[in-house]
Amino acid sequence: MARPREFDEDAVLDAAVQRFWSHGYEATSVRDLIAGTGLTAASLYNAFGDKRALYGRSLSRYVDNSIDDRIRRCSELPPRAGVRAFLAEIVERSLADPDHKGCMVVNAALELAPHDEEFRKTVAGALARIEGFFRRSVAAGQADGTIGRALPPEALARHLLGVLMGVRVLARARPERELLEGVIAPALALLDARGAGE
Amino acid sequence: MARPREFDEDAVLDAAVQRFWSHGYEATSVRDLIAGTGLTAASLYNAFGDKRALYGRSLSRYVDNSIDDRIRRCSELPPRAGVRAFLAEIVERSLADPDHKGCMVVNAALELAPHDEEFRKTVAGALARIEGFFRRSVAAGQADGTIGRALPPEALARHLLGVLMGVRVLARARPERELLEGVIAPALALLDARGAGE
DNA sequence: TGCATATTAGAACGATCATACTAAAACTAA
DNA sequence: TTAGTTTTAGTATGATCGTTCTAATATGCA
Repeated sequence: MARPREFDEDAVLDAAVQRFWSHGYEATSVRDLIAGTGLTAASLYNAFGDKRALYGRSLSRYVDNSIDDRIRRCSELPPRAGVRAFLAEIVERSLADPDHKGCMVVNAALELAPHDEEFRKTVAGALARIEGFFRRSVAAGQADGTIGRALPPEALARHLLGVLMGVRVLARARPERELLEGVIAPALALLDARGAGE
Repeated sequence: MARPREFDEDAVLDAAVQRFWSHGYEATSVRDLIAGTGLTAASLYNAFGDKRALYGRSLSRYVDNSIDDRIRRCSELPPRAGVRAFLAEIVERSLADPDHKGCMVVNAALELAPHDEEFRKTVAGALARIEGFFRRSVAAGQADGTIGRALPPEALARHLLGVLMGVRVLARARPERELLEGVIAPALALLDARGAGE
């Protein structure tokens, strides 16, 4: 029927993710995206619609590739080790990234979520998935005795989610190992806490 | 000598803060600022220089008016109550603000800090001042016995700073009281923790 | 081979961006 | 009162914004 695409849609999306992740939505121009993806304006608009739609696709791809993948990997570990590995991986990646991109979802939470209901839902959904991972891990850890019962899984999960968000913010402005690990350490220690009378 | 200004520089800065705080740097146009401040482009450029300089002045004013003022007020309370009041105030204001503006320093940390060394320093400085407040409060509380000694002041201060950043992020994407208070609660409970053997 | 369709490259669109200019008005110090 | 200065209002500037259009090209199926 028709001429096939010359580009790999996923590869183009990955390039778009890099730009949006590093510079955000407003500060990334369509010309940046054209330069970064290597295709032309017409191809880009034909394949993805407008800039906002491309951002939406990029954000979803980031959630799939970075967040869901991390959740999947850490869910295969024993529950307590999984939580620890999840947080440790964030710290290591934050410190290793010379661009200090942080987390694209967190960046979107601040730049777009308050003014764009659709993206707010995407962000809230991704955060809920992380929270769910923490909740399941804590519940499993409390069941097998590796995590203390001082707080219910829901409460610990909320706290861990908040701590994670904090690390992501600090990683962009003060990427210092001592600081990032210091933020996390008490939260991890909290996993040890036994309930009253235990 | 010369004709005096017709506008109040501080009032203009406050109006600029509102725009930058709510929409960030890139998404706020000079025309927005002109409409918001009520003065003309020529007056604005004459008084403040360019957009970036006006943002810098606005950010500094925000730090003075919002952050330093809060630190000052909370520093007058007993140390433990001061820490609690600081965090509680953030939660209340986050939930009460229909625009979900969050904290302008946190917004700047994500949007500008990674690519602008000058603003990164401003942000890092403001964060360090908050961290310092927590550290001093914890040290004083440990001295008068109202805060446990399980962790040194520096460690607790880092954790509290991270938790605070996390609340600010979540407030923009998921402004739910249960979530924000749930993030903070374990951190406040940590203030009770006694050191081993105490 | 040729029709239908999609892709490509690149110029061009109007709108808006941050910023600068022009000229009149307003004030102070002498 | 007047010279000197800085304000004001409004317009103009060139650049860049996101987006679309025009052709030419390439492909799959008849």
